[in-house]
Parts: sequence; C-alpha cells; structure tokens
Amino acid sequence: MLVSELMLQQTQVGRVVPKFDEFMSRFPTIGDLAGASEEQVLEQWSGLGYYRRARLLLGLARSLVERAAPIPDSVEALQQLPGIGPYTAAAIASFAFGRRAVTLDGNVRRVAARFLGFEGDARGRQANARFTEWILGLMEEAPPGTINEALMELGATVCTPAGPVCGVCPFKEGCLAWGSGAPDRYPGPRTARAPESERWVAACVFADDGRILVTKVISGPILRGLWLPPWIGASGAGQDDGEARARALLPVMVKPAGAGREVRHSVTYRRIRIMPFLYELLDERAVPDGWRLVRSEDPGVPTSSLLAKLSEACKPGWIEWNTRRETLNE
DNA sequence: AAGTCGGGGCA
DNA sequence: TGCCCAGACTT
Repeated sequence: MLVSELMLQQTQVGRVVPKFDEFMSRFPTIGDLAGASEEQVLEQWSGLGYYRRARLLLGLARSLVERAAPIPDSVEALQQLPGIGPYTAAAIASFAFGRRAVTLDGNVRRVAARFLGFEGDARGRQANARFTEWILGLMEEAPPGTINEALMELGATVCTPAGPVCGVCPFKEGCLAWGSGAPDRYPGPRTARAPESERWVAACVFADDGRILVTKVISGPILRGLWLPPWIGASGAGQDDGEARARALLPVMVKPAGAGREVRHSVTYRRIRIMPFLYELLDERAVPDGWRLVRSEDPGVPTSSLLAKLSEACKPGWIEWNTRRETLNE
C-alpha cells in the first residue's frame, strides 16, 4: 500500500498498475527495498515521473528498517514519514488500519465541491475544513475506508472533471452543483503557472547495434539523476548552429548522421521542443566513464520516457522524411 | 500560499 | 492546446 499510494500521487491508476506490479516483484518486501541502491529504485521508477517520490520511498523504507519499526497506524505518525503527506497518511490509515481519516485528493475535492456547491479554492484551508466535515458525517454510515474509496471512485468514473454523468450519480439528490444545472462549473479553475516554451538540441549517438549513448543528468532543475542523451538549450539557434552545440556535448569522436524528427516533451510548466542530431559512434572503446551505451527499450539505468522518444525520433524512416522536407524547403 | 517536480490521456 | 490526475516538499 505504501508503494501504490506513493506511485498514485498525481498519477492516474492505469499508468501505475503495470509499474506497481514490476516494482513489487523486484522489491517484494520493505527489507528488499531498503537494501536497494537509489539507482536500482529509480530504474524501476523510470517513466513514472516525479522522481523525488522514489527517493523519498527509499528513505522511508530505510528509516523503518533501521529502527526496526512497523509501519505506523495513525495519521499523525504516518505523516512524519518522508513522502507521506495528508492524503497518503489518510489513505493508509483508513484503508489499512480502518482509522477515521479523510482522503482529500483531487477526485474527492471535486465531488465535495460540487455536492456542497463550494465556491472558492477547492485546495485551500476553508475547503479542507468544509469537505472534511461533510465526509466525516458520511463515515457515520459506513467504514472510513469504504467511504474514501467510494468518493474517489465516484470522482474518477461519474463525477468527472468534464462532462460528469449526473444521470447515474447516487448523490444527485442533494447535490448543489447538480441543482445549479451546471455541475462542471465546480470547482473553480485552478491557478496554474503559464506554460513556457523551450528549445533544446540533443546529441543522439548510436553504436552499430543500435544502442544509444547516455550520461547521468548532473545539474539543472529537472530529470536529475536520470540517464539520457546529452542536451542543451538552443533557443533561436539555426540548424547548423544547433548541430554544433549538440556535437560539443559529446566526449567521443563521432560521425554526423543528420537530424531526427523534433520531439516534444513537457515537464510541468515547461513545453520543450527538442531537435535530436544523430551521430555514429566510431570507436565503442572510447566511451569514457560516466557514459554508457544502452538499448532504449531496456536501458538498465534510471531514465525518463524522453529517452524512448528521442530514440524513436531518430529511426531511419524519420530521418529520410526530415531530409526530404528540408530539401523541399530549400 | 505559492512554486516546483513527469508524463500521458483527454476534450 | 489546456486541464487534470489516489500530492508532497520547499520557500
């Protein structure tokens, strides 16, 4: 439950399920997890995003094992653990231990905001107090875990963000949003940072057997600790300029082999467009420490979905297409 | 309270 | 393209 709830933070169930199964077979017990390296845990987490969660989960496992402590059964104690905030503490306390705790996640906030006709910030303090009060009342009628799960499921399947299916909703009577005739007007819009566009160039070096050259992301605000082809910002750079910038990232002699298809990758508010430049590796033995050749479909190192995107964008079909388009433009 | 972190699915 | 998702942590 610890693993699944950490994975489920801001991540939809359908994307968690396969990762969860793999993770649990790789680390069946909390002891296995505590004994693993950060690299090993991040490798299992690859593609899920919000990689801090993986590091926090590892720290959590280690601290429990070190103290020979059981997993706490109260909200307060759970929330002291790294990576466990108000939602996750309530989820584990109610699901695993039957405690009377309210899981205020995005789904439940939406359901509550609609039922109560709550105007204002559905993530603020007032909302917390009002929603919790209502849900604690519901828990007089059924076990806390049942109520929590029911509200989440209702939000995920019926009381959806857009186009809620009010016709089949068991809470329709008494729902102020339904009564208002415009249920999807609740909750009010969330404040979000405006998206910003970035352009990168990446250097994608391939060995004869199709393996791609990656290195660990050391600096920068995002994707730190993951293994990826080297990239650098190149806003405003032209094709030749971009290629020069990409090649300068490389630690080995290579043979330029054109450009791939542009890749789009989003990281929170950043909308990044990446031009991959292709290279052939001349001498595999020249790959220095800190760099590795990996198969993109089975890297064996911590990485992001960006690796597969870049690799895919460099496949021969795309290269030909890109070359043809450039020729036409000329 | 606001800013930050991945990534994909969906209208 | 904008919005959202079984949020937590830092400032």
